[in-house]
Amino acid sequence: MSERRSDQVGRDGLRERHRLRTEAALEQAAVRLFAERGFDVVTIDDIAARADVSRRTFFRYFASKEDVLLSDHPRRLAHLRHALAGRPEVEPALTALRHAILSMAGDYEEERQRLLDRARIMAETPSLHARSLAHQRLWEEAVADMVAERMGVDPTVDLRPGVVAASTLASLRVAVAAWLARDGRPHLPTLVAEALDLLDGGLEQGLTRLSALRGRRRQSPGATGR
Amino acid sequence: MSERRSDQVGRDGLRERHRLRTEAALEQAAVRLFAERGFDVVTIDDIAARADVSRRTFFRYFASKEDVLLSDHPRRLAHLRHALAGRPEVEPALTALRHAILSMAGDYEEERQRLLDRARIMAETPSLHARSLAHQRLWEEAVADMVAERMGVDPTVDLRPGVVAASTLASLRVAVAAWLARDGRPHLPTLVAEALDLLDGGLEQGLTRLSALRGRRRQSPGATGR
DNA sequence: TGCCGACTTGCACTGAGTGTCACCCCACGG
DNA sequence: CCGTGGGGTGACACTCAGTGCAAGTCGGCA
Repeated sequence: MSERRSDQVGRDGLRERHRLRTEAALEQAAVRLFAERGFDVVTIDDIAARADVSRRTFFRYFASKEDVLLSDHPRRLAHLRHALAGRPEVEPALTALRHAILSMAGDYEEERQRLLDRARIMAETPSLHARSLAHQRLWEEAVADMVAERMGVDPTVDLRPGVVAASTLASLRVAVAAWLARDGRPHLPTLVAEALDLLDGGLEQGLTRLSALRGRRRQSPGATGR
Repeated sequence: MSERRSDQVGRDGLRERHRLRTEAALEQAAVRLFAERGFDVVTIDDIAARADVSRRTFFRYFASKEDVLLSDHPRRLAHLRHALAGRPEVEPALTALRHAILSMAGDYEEERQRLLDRARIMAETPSLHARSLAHQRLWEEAVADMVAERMGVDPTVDLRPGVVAASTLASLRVAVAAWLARDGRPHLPTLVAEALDLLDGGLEQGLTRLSALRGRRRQSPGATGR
């Protein structure tokens, strides 16, 4: 709902600016309170009060307490779709997907601090993790469909698009988790590329040749470091 | 909580039998009501009433409304751990994992109807899906740790155990979803084996040689190894 | 039989999430 | 410049998930 506002009629009137300001205020209030006191101790009344709106208004902006922290998911999915659709048609599905994923990983780097804050909150809030995973499953469906189209197969019959989408996004998730666990210090696209190399080349290969990963990593500069 | 009861002291007294009967009654009542009316329309009062216990008692058996339908997750994880631990030490991590996963897939076949019912409910209940995914993330951690141990590496440093666990379980999930979407008609272990073949051999290979999957499947017949 | 402890239950309470209605005020047309 | 329609807001009431507590019930065991 909130991200659809941008392409509406009176898109720069006082009303719209006020909307955006309120949304940002709620989000900021929520993040700060969660970080200070913990997700489940903070009530929606607290958040609303801090943002100077009513409790009822909070729910006009966010569907749930969890969604305040996950409001970026639709945006990221849109980016992923766009990036994937933007790849040349002749490009093999896997290559296109890799480029799209790496492009998205670039976004993460730019929001490092915000993501670190959120990760800290999420680490001790199972319900938040659950919702986040549910969002990511939507990505899977979208990616599976797009991969299937590129391959020219029916995703409800052929297992491969689904496996490609699920395992690729799962690897992205692992890479991001590792990145966050190390305070966002390694170069994320490098980590992601490592994970994708492992997948694309075959887990079998990756595990058998123990030096495969590191050998490949050296070719892409500024690796994990530390 | 509920699955720990089984290895307690008075394990076959009247009390314990009554416990199991109540748990089963609650689960059955819940599933039927959910199927009849829909997950979010059914209240816990409804379930408790149908099982002839108080609302308060419901929460002593299940932590949440969602958990009634997901009570098998801990059991499955235990099976997976056990199956994986039971593989010979010298076996490569990936082979051991494959056998463990296929062994678990055998369980699914035996509970076909129950899983189909649940899938139907889950399809229209996002919160349920979310919780289920959260459970599966716990599997990931467990599998990643065990794979890391077999590989003799530190899972917090080396990306590979995490990627192997996440992508393998994601593929399992895709295979199960496809199985359920087709009314549990295909042989599940076969579907799962296909998905794992695709992963292990490399997504690149799998997508390039279009016939690779089917060809390879024929070579590993009863790979289920139960 | 009588005690101990596990299990159950009713009750009260917090907090998430939703529907409704009156009110306010920006946007827009006259 | 003014009236008005409609989007945004707030107050209120309500349902329901989930939890703490204290009293009651009943099986296991001596």
